[in-house]
Amino acid sequence: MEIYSATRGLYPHVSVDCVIFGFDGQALKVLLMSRRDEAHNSGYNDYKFPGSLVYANEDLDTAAVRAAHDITGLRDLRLRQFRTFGAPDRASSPRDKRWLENATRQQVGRIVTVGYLTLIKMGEEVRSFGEDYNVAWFDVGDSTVQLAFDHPLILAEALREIRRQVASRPAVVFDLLPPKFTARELRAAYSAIFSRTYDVRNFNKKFIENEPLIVALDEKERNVKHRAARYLRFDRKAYARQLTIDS
Amino acid sequence: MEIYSATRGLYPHVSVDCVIFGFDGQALKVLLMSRRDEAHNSGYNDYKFPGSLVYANEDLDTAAVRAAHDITGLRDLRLRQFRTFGAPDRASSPRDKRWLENATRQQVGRIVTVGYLTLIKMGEEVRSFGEDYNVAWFDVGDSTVQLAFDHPLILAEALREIRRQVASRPAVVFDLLPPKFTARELRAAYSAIFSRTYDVRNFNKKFIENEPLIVALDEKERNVKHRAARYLRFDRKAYARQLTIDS
DNA sequence: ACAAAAGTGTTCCGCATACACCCATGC
DNA sequence: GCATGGGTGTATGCGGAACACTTTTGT
Repeated sequence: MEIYSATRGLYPHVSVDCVIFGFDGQALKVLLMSRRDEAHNSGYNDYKFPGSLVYANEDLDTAAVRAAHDITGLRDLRLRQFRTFGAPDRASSPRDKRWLENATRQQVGRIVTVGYLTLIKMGEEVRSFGEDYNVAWFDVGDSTVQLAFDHPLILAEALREIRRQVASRPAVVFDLLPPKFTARELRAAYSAIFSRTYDVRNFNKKFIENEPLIVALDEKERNVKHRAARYLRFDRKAYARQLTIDS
Repeated sequence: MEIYSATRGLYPHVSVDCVIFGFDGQALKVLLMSRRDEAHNSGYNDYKFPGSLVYANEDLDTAAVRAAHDITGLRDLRLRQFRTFGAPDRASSPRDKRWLENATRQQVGRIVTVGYLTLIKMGEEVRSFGEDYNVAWFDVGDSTVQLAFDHPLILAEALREIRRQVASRPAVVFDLLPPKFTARELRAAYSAIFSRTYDVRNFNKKFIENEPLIVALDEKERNVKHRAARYLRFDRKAYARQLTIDS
């Protein structure tokens, strides 16, 4: 008896979906994949998180990294599982079902999906994706974007989760920022994540002066129309060392 | 094409496992199910968390509550998902595979399991389970207990999770305690959960005096061989009201 | 009397918050 | 010079941590 279809090596019951957050200096962004298919002109005009069915002998974490790479070209993302979505009807609207069967080239029953998330730097090479990739950045909270399946729920849960993560381990915010950043950028990142403002003085004391792993560089901003801020750096090596000792 | 076996309505790819914590006044306990099967004298002598494959059209949360009820007799547990385990080989040792196929009466391939947890009161009716149920309480941290599958990992993650939960929402500890409890019992629960001791005075200030939802009763302990402590009560109704307002 | 835990007070320190002033840069 | 944000200082109050003494009850 065949337990699952070996077609294309897929395991057509469990999928992963990747919520990839970025920060452009202003707002928190998510990377979404368009469901529109130019070749088939399929009539879909909405978005979803990059994701994939899990292969038959593939670890979930591995599947998440693979799916993200296939769809966005981004390599070796450090995706972390945050929650699993398994409502029986979460992908069973006729519209979603048709899309799935078209995309996977096989019959698909119920799908349970494991949500993964990560925070990445929106460097130049990642600001915009070329013709090769069918993905683009959207403001978290942009209510004009239509999300497929139960992805609105997945987004909401992912946001809760990164707030939890940043609150308990502030070091994760630096994943959003370039190696050199200013105090203002760090503050803006916190503002975007927690949807609130911060008193500048208190923010600096709490998150910068008290944080021995943040080191001030000599270099300053240039061509800004106000007093130039000095750049800061987060000492990842010392941080990694700390983690190995603590545990 | 049949996507999944309809045999017994099972969906043989995703399961739920329930980590049910209790507290007997001393130590934190978990409820485990014996894999030994007297009828078949199967040679298994280890334990696992109560769990089940998810039915074809069943929600994950529902499956967890159902499985817990079927195996332990406990009704309407408020189980909360905490993490999903999907290593490809997590249930594929010959021993585990044989047990699964025996228990489910069908071929079973890879299984991804969603971990659920809850905290319950070990009242008289729950201290020991009769002949009808194949479960018993064990000390968390009792290293003599053999756990099947990847359940040692599941237990470790569940412990991390309840620590997180109790730290961020202290109200959940009261799920472990009877309606009337003493300061000592509350303190013992915290000690058991966090594996640490507390300064009595500071503990009381932080977790009792500062907590308006804990009300002191007139009633005191009796027949204790030291000064009798007054009983406390946690005002669940006021707490529920608060939650609905906050959100 | 003694053991065992209840019950209460005080001091010290770090952290969060609120608020104010001067500095550098481009327009 | 004015707008914009950088960079620093100070006072206040709350909550956590360390620590000591008196009270009640059963044996």
